[in-house]
Amino acid sequence: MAVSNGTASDEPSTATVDGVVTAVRDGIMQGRYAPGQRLPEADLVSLYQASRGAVRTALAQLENEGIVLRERNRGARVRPISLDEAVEITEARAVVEGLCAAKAAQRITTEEKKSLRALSDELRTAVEAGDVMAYTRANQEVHRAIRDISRHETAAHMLDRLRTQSVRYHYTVALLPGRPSVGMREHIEVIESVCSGDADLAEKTMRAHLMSVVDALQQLDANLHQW
Amino acid sequence: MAVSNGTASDEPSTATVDGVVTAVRDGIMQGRYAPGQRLPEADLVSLYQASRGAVRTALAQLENEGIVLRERNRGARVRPISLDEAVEITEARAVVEGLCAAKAAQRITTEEKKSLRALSDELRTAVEAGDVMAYTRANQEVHRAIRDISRHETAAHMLDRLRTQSVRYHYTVALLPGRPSVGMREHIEVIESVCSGDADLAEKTMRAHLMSVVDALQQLDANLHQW
DNA sequence: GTAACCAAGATTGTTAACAATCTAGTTGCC
DNA sequence: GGCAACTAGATTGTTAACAATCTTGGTTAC
Repeated sequence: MAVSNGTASDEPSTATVDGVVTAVRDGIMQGRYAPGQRLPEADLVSLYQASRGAVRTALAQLENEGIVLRERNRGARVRPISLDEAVEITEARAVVEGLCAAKAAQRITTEEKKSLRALSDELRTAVEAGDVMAYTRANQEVHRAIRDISRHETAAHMLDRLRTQSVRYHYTVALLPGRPSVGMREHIEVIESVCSGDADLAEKTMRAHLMSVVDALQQLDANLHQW
Repeated sequence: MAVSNGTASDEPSTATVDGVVTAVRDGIMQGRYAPGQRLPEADLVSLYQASRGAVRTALAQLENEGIVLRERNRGARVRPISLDEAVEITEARAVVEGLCAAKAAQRITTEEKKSLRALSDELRTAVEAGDVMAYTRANQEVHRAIRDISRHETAAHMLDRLRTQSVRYHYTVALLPGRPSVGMREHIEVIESVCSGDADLAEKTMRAHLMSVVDALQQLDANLHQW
């Protein structure tokens, strides 16, 4: 059997199309399904108690999202993502999240400023405690919050799609020496620039932050080639 | 029957999943299927001689692309796009095509400069002849060429998706008084900035061009509300 | 005359069986 | 021993029938 339910955290009960999609997507994003791993229809059927038709359309949708690869008569497998591709995705995120930051700076309310600044404290606490897991989560919270504040649905959809493809590398980047403190500083700058209401500044700061992630990725690449 | 094959230009012969997808997508983009129009499965089956399963997965894919709307037990219809949404889409295009222009400026070869500049002449000819159709086509050619030159696959995929959603408005914008000559000037500026090799300049010029399209859309909106 | 109700037709959702294709292991030949 | 052809099993693709749901038109009661 090529697929097994490693952690029993999620319910393997009867599922619909969307259920299978989210289950497999989460599995890939959490790293439970390895890149290149096969995803036979029969396994997913018995694992999630869904009909084969449901599994089939779910796989079609995941292929369309770009996280699953399908070959005719050869089935589906988890699409591997190269570091070059991760760089491209982060570059694309840089410009789209830059747009979000600009719009957010224009549209942010007083209450939203308050809850956004609360995330700064979360970041500090996580970095001081050396908690990489909490740091990564707070990071994602910052980006999600700014995306929501921007109220730009088109950009939000695009980022949803990009995120699912690249999340696998986030943990790796966070593990680079000195990365958490640098990232924290950048995130706080982003938060403050959005709260300032200056759209141009917010966009520039967000872009600079994500381009620094690109640099970190390429540094990662250099480290890998060294070994 | 809610669906009819108005023009007999495309082949209504036996089709696979991808065949149905491209046929319906083109139909929507060319305006043969009106916004809100119903797309009953049975009609598509007899029209494209495809199996119902194929039609079904095709509709699921089109829904995922955001150009078709489906409701449970109520079928599929062409998704209407509001002008607000068209503005959002164009804003998103502005930043992503800006990225492409920057990369294209860095990566363009001598031959590519030549073929890109040839498009400037096409634009001039079309505007001088007052041929809106040829003008629109040349416009799209410029954007596609820069996208290809950038060699940024992630951005290319995102633009593919955005394009299919917004094309319906392009003709309308082109019909605004004075628009073709303004658009021609902007496109030529974009072409020259990419050929100059200055990534920052190329990005700025491309963004300015698409933000001027946003202005034109909002002007269109004002005109509509006036009536 | 209006509104609630009901039934028939149309449309979509689901399931199961069958067909086509690929993979891996085995056998036979050189 | 190595390579090619073959066969059995596994896996995916396709089709058709059945079930569930919605829409529409007419009917009836008030």
